[in-house]
Parts: sequence; C-alpha cells; structure tokens
Amino acid sequence: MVDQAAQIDYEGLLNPAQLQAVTTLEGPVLVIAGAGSGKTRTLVYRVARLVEEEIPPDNILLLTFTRKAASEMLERAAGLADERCRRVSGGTFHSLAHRVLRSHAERLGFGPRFTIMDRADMEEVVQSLVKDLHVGKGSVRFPKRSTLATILSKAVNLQTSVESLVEEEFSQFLEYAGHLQTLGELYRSYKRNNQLMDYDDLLINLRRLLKEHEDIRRLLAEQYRYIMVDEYQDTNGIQAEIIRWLSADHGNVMVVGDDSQSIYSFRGASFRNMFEFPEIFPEARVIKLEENYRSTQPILSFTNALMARASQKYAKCLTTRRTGGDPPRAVDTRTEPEQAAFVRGLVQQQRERGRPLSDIAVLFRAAFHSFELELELARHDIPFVKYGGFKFMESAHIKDLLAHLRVAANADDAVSLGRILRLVKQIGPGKSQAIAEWLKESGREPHHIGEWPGAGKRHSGLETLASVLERISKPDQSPREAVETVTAYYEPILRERFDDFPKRMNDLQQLPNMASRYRSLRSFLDDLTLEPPTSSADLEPQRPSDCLTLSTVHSAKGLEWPVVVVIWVMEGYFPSPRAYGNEDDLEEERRLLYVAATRARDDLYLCYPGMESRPVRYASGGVEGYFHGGLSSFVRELPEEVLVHGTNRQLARPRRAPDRRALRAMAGFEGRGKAEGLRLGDRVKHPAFGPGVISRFRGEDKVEVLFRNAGRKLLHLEYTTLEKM
DNA sequence: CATCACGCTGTTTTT
DNA sequence: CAGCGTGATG
Repeated sequence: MVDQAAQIDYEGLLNPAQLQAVTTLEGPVLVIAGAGSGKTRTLVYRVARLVEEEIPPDNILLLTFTRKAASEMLERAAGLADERCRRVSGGTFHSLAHRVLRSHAERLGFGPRFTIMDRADMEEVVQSLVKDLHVGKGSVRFPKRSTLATILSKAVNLQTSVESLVEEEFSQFLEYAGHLQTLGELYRSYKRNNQLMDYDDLLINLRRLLKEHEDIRRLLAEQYRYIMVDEYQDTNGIQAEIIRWLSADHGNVMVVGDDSQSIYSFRGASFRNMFEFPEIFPEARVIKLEENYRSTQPILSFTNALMARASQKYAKCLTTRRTGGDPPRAVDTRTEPEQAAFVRGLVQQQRERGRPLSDIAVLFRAAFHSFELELELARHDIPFVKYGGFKFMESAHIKDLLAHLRVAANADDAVSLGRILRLVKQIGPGKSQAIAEWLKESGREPHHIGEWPGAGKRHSGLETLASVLERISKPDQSPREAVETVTAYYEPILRERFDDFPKRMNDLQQLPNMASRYRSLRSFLDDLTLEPPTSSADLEPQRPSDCLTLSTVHSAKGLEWPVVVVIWVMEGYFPSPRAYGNEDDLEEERRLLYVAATRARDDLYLCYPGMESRPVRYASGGVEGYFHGGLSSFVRELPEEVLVHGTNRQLARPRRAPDRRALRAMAGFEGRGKAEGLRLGDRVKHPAFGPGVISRFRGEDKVEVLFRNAGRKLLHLEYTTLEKM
C-alpha cells in the first residue's frame, strides 16, 4: 500500500458539524444536511477515517442512490486516505439486495438463476394477466398497463393493500378495486412460478431474508459492521426496515439526508423516514449541516424563501460565507419555442464571455420538456449531453435482442420466450402460447422449439431460432459472442420491422462492447437492468470534450454547475395537461425546484412560459386540480427582493413561427393527401427535413412522416407541406 | 390466426 | 404524440 503522507488534517478541512459527523464512528447518527453543505464530503471523509482507524474495508457498507455515486465517493476517499477505500462495499439498496439474493435466494424458494425484471417487463406480465380477471368487455375505463404497474408497485412500496391504495390515490378506478387486488395476487404467483423478481421484490425479499432468517441476518450484520446511507430522504419504508435489521446487532449506522430534497414520493419514498430515525434508534445523535459551500447568498436567499413556504419540513436556513453574486433572474419566456431560443442565446452569451459549455446545465422536470431546446441547439451547433428520460433499454429493438439472451440465461423466462417467438414469421400470440405450453408439458428446453409438433411438418423459422438458442446457451459462449450471434440472427428481422433500421442497427452494435466486460450472460443482463444507461453519452463515450449538460432534475441530484438554467415548460402545454390533485403534489414540485436551484454555484436563471393558473377538470375522470404556468405560480408568491424579473427580449429575439403559407407555396399538392392518392409507405419530400416515408394518416389534414435524416423520428405535418416523390 | 389500419385518450420523475 | 384496443383484411 502507498504510504500516505501524514494523517488527514480533519480539523483543518471540516467545519465543526462535519467534523463531529466524521469522527463519530460508533452508534447511530442522523445527519440533516442542507443542499451544498458538504454532505458528500462528509461521507467521503468518514470512509477515509474508518479505513484509517484500521476498520477492514469489507466491513463498511456505503448505500447511495446510484452505483455511480458510490464509486465516485469511494474513489475520492481512496485519494484522501489509501487504496483500501476502493474495497468498501458500495452501491444502491437494489444492488445490495441483488448481491445477497444471488447467494441466499434459495431460502425463499428461488433458484440462483432468477431473472430481474425491469419496469417494462413488469408491465408486460401484468397486462398479460389482465385477461384472467374477466373484466367485462365494456370496461373502457380499466387502467392501462403502465397505470396498473404503477398501482401494484406503489402498493408494495407503501406497504398497503392494493384496495386501500386505490381508495386513497386512484379513486377513479374504485370500481375495479377488487379486480386490481386480484391482479396483484396473480402477478405475485406468476413471478414465483417463473423465477422472476421485479425491482420491488429485490427489496421485499431482502427484508424477508433479514426478518425471517436469523442466521443470514447475523452473517450480514457481521459483514457490514459500519453502515452509511446517503440520500436518506429518498428511502421508503422497506428500505428503512432493511437498515434497521442490518444494524440491529451493532447500531453503527449513519444516515444522511435533506428532507427538502425529497423528490421520489412517486415510488413510495418518504422524508418521514428522517423524522422516524431517532424513534427507531433512540440513542441517535442528530447533526445539522447548515453552512453552504456551493452557492452565492442571493441564490440561497431565493431557495430559503422558496422553502419557507413549504408546510412539512425540518426548519433550516442555509447561509454562506461567499460574498457578492447576482440575484437569480426569473424570465417569462412566453412560449416554448421562444424559451428554446432564449436559452440558446443565453448559452451563446456565456460562451462569448469565455465560459466553457461544461460549466452550464439546463434542468427541467420531465425529459420531453427539452425537445424543443435540443432542436434549437442542434440548429446552432451547440454540443450537449442529455441525462434522464433516455430509455435505451425500453426501445423495442434492444428488448428484442436481449430477450434472446434472457431465454438462454433463464429457461423459465416466459415473457422473453413469448417475445422472441412472436418475432418469427407466422407466429403470433396464439402459436407462441401453444409452443410455451408444449415446452412446459414435455419438460423440454427452449432450444427444442424446432421439434414443436403443432408446426405440422417442419418450421424453418422455429428451427433457425432453436439453433441460435442452442448456441448461445452453451456455457463456453462469452457474452460478447452470444450478443453477436443473436445480432446476426436478428438483423433481417430488424430490417423488416423498422423503417429506421440504420439507427437501430447502430444501437445494437454498441452491445457487444458492453457485453465484453462480463464473464456471464447473467451478470451482463443483471447490470443492464439494475443500472441501465441514462444518457446517449453512456453508449458513445467519444462525445465532444466541452459540452452543455441537459438533465432532468432527478438525474441532476448531487451535481453542481457554475451556471444553471431551469426551464419549466408551460403546464397544460401539449401533449399532456398536468393537473395537481392535491397539496402534496404541489409540495413535491416545490422541492423539485429547490433541488434544481441549489445545483447552481454562481448564476441561476429561471425560465417559464407565463400562463395564468386556472382550475381544470378532466373530461373523463372528473379529477379536479389546476394548471399553473410552470414556475410562474412559485415565482409569484415569493418576496420581490429575491429575484430579478425580466423578459426574453432583453437577451434574445424570439424566433419567428414557421411561415405556413411559404411552405404551402413550395408544396407539390393542392388538395388533401389521401384524396390525392397518397398511401402509406409513399415516399415524399419535405422542404426542410428532406425525403421521408408516409407512416400514418391522422385525421383529415395531417400525416405522420418518418424522416431518416432528421433528428426526430416522427413528425406530424400538413399534407400541403409535402412533395410527392 | 396473423397483421394492418385507425379512432380515442391523456402525468411526470427512476432503482 | 404515442400507445392501446378494435375491427377489417389477408
């Protein structure tokens, strides 16, 4: 080991509260840490301190919100103390659960080969079980698959029955409460029968293991004698219980969090865990970190004023020793395209002043809120990386490919088997079901599907698939080879099924490299599920070295930038109106803005398309709530002095709306498309986007066109803007 | 039985 | 805008 210079000078490097947190090594500790108060720093130093005190790194457990956060912290600790810090166990609750369950799941009746399902898998299974409920045909209002998954998952995470959750939070589905309850039970037994665990099961099953198997609890408590939990405000009741069991024997547990940054209630997280910690561990020390090391005082005055309006919180007031700084600017950008142009202008202006793009981040609530801005940035050649909302793993072609690997890794994975069977020509829902049943009855492995008697004589499609499965099921195939085998088989299918074949094929070509880092298919698939890529940059690391960051607020947690621009797209704006049914939603929205604003070191811009608040009632469900004009409702209720108000005119001239008449003049059509003989699949040309294919008719005067070269896949266009080719 | 076309409808964030 | 269910078509 490297012989580090003298001991770390903790007193000189930490403030008194941080120092207390770092040097209290035994017993339960609750650290209430405001944004930018050196929370991560405190954890890093504490890891270093523990290691310095000769605590074996294997005995330290650092639970964080993402695995990336954990490895970065351990990296930093290693830089401070020594290399041993890297051997500390770090990760998310889910990855810990996964690790433990892979070795002990047989105690719960699972084999070691269980498959982890992501959200999309869960939806697929749940949807497939709906038919067993025998809900009347006329039930138009039955929740769709994603809502079903949300309901079932939330009931688990809130530890309540489906029925009472529906009563509480999904009253529009009250008439189906019984059906949903049954669906939950069907789903549970389906998972048991097919060796499947979803994200929630990982937590539930770890808790069960700890609760019901004393020996395993002892084993883990002995292994992890010092436990630290970051972002404790984002844990749910199950996770809190896991912590309680893990540390029941020794009580050496430090949890760190900020109730004001709790933004995951949608998955059952509750900052109440922070208040309850001292009740579970009555001897807990409580340490508050209130000095902020990140932002200027004007930014903090704004965020303090914002949170002062919150009704549920640990009161704290952040201050800094930094002097100077401008108050945040609140800018009414009026409309979304103007907002995009404004932000682009802002970025250009900062750049001209010599700021690197990497100093700037644009944050927003939902991933699609940045679409307009992405187009605008592309038009002006401003490079950016986007984090959040990137569903690489959920795109159909990736799921198709991985489904083959999953069948090879777990023959019981009926969802994946069905998926790959349906890709074969002439095999649809009916036959795939029949094949799966035949396999089960005859006790054969999936790679025997070529022998299926129902095919009549021989079925070449099934036989080809069977040989692929046989090849990739061989233990001597490396994950990389398996991926390549399946890609070769899948390529013609992909070409046939998707119009944008080249882009999708390019995605698939990223997979072999990812796979080559793994020794088994199983671990490759597990990692992809537990830590899917969150940005396109994760796939193509050769991005420009200096680029702007675009991120959802959720993905920006724990990060900071000198300049932060927050854009809150106008609510009620297409595609979907957002209504706030209750005060809790509004409170979380406020905390979200708090998280976004506290990412800023020096300059903060708040952009919102101003629109009046107004009451709204869904036509269908009768849910009452109100739209609000993005940030405007928060901004309006704050004292004048914490913000400078402005309009976009000061910094950028609004882009002119596209001139429809000019486009029409350029168009080759006079009448309506369909009437003029346009058909699906016809090739057309657009003056701006180039050649494309008609993919769908929408109503009387719109058509969907697929453009291969445009940044966007699909566009709605009036027929008259198109030229027939 | 598989596949295609079209009308209807509406919350989002992630392990 | 995109997913879903349904009815028409092969």
